[in-house]
Amino acid sequence: MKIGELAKLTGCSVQSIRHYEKEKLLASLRRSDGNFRLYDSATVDQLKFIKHCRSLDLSLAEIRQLIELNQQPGMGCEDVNRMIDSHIEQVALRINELQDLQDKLMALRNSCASQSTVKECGILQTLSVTQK
Amino acid sequence: MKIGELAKLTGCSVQSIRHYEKEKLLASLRRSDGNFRLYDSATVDQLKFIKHCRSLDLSLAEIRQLIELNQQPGMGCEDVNRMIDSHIEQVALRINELQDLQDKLMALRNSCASQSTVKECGILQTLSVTQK
DNA sequence: CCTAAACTCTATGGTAACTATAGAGTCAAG
DNA sequence: CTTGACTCTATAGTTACCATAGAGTTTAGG
Repeated sequence: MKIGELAKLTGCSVQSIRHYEKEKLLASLRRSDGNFRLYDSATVDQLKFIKHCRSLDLSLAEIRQLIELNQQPGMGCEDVNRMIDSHIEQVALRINELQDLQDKLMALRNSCASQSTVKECGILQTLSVTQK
Repeated sequence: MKIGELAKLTGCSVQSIRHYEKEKLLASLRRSDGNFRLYDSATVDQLKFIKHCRSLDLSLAEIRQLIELNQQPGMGCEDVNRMIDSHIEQVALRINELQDLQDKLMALRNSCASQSTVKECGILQTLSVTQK
């Protein structure tokens, strides 16, 4: 199958697929006489794996690592566990940051009565005050 | 004062300051004979305003808009309020996304007993299964 | 006075994971 | 045999910077 069909089957864009190839996430592939990329059902699975990982916000570098690990079935999978653990940690951190941000933004929002002028706007005033 | 001192006073990097200037967030400025940027205390305040906004994750484009609004003191500040409101909304959305992600990552993590091999790794197996 | 260090300048490339575009080639149907 | 759909490569753009190169400026010390 050609790239357009693969894209439809997996829900990836054509460009994404070419991008994954450039980033070495898809194995080297065959080309047609006219230099079109040719794929089979194994690629569909590979791509779905990638998509699944991306939906978990794993980076392409991390995914590449997982693919490599996957090719060494006998090895321990501590590295996999570690990767997911550190990912969970990062997400938790980011959530905390955003929650802090949310609080600050709410406070800022409350500093302005809606019907004010720019000159009197509590938001702009607050933003102008030096903070720690 | 020159750019290095400004950077020290505000906690911005020298590159950031030059970047803000290129992005029209800092008013046009004087130069010394040797073509060095020269600043005064007003710039310190401007830059602190920008920094404060950035700490709230406002984009440079949004900050530019706020600065422009700030220069029209008589106008209503509904636009300011709207900007902050939509920002709060975006942050809330992102927090929800990340919390979903967190749940998925936890579930994934639980699918592998730590002492497994790559071949049996529940994480890799889960990632290989097609999901909705 | 001269030199070396510290500072500044502009311009460019890199980051992440794509999207969008241009300009060219390939293929299938009518 | 031409038109439209598809594909190819290469390049620029996104965001808010950081890092670097190569050059010029300023300042302090000997």
